[in-house]
Amino acid sequence: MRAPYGLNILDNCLTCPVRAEHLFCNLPLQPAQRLNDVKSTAIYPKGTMLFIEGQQPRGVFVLCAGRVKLSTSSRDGKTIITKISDGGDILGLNAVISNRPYEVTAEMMEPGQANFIPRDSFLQMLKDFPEVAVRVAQQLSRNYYTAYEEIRTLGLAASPSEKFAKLLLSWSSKSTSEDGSAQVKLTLTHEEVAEIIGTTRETVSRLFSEFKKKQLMQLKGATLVIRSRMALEKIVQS
Amino acid sequence: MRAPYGLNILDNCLTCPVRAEHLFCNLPLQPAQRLNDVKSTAIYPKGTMLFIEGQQPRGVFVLCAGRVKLSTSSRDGKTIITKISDGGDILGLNAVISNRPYEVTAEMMEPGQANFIPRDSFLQMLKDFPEVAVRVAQQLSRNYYTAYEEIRTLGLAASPSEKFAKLLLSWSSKSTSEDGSAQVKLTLTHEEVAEIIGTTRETVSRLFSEFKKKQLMQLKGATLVIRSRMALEKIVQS
DNA sequence: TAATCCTTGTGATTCAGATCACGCACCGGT
DNA sequence: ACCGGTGCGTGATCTGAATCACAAGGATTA
Repeated sequence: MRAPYGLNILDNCLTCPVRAEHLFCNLPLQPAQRLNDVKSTAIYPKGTMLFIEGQQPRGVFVLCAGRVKLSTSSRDGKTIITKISDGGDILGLNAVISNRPYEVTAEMMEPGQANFIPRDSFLQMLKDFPEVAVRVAQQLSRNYYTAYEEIRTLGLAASPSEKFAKLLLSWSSKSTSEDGSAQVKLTLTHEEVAEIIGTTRETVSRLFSEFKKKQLMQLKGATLVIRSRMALEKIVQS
Repeated sequence: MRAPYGLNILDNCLTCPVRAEHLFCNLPLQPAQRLNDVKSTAIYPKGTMLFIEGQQPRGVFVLCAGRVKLSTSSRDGKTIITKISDGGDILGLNAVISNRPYEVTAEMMEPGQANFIPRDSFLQMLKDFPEVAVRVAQQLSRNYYTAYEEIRTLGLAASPSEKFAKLLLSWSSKSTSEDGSAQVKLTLTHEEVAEIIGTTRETVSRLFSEFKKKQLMQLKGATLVIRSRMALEKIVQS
């Protein structure tokens, strides 16, 4: 099956190839069947806002493909990016569970696919399948840990350098080879990096120069080469 | 029943006078009975560490009386206080659910009582009583929101003044009269306030002076009088 | 009552990072 | 080829809060 943007539509959760890797996709047969019944799949172009901070929760999105930027802004325009989500993540969960407005804005960073599950159907699922409720609790707990890490970074990390080093480490942790070096495709603008670590675009630009000069990293086109995690970890003091 | 520190021991969750107000205390009969069976009650003196950041999760604590300081520290000694918990709060929940180390240190700020529920018994309860699992999910979701607010404060609030104003507002929100003024008993040192809003003791001291001079607040002994929430809200720009 | 600790107020100094202000490279469209 | 938009690099300047330093109040204990 072919869709716009060169994506393959994943029509059935039960046959999804990445099922096993993801908490919410890898359900027992019965609830998975139900999930498949109540979901509605859609393809979204880049820039789509799945939901916006402050909106009443309509339901959750299970992301199948594409990356999503989660962010929150202050009245005076300052924005922080709290997370970059990718395949398998479930978005809008907290808002739906607690029936409070979405606490973030979710924007597609590239074309992608997501399954939408309306609030009511989702809550009904929780009641009908205890094992799903436990999964959800675990996912919420993970979200909490992520948020907590963010608090530690924002609250404890002294300098932008430290936060930047932390960010690089978190990137490289997904793909590190034996000798401590790692290659990551850099897909964010300096502006976005600044919004993640809570500083300005200019400072990020200077951080890149500084870290390159100190041999902590290297930039080959869009590929970020991290020399040694060790050196970075030295910079991080929290 | 009398206990040290002038506390009344609450021996039975089913007859606890504050039951109804709290998510986890106000359970249906069956699970409440179970809770009562597996819990062990204890009285803790001021300064007790219920658990420490980094420890493997032994179980959860349901706080009956007394206030608890939740904090996290960096290697170089900087500390941030993430929350002041009081009666009815459930502590250590995230760690137990996700089976990761406690992410904070929980310290009694005054003598108090708490029920301890071992990890295994707690998880068994979740499996046996779906409604408890849903409650727990809701509680986790609340925790997440609190954490999220913290992120917004730390990440978006520009100045210490803004964070301080936000803190005062959060205090007064629990007890505001019709005309917008509020009285709060101030139980924290400047140092602790500094650890909450992520600044230094000296800055907090100056903030108190500044806010008093600007007629935003007043200090009568240990009682903090907040003149008008409106004025404070003007300062907060996030 | 004295001794000691903990908490607070407030000056003086310093400095990292925000802000401002450019110029330049790159890319997609008409 | 032209042009507008977007992202990037880097100087110069400014500033708000951290840091340092010290004194003085308040509480606690000997």
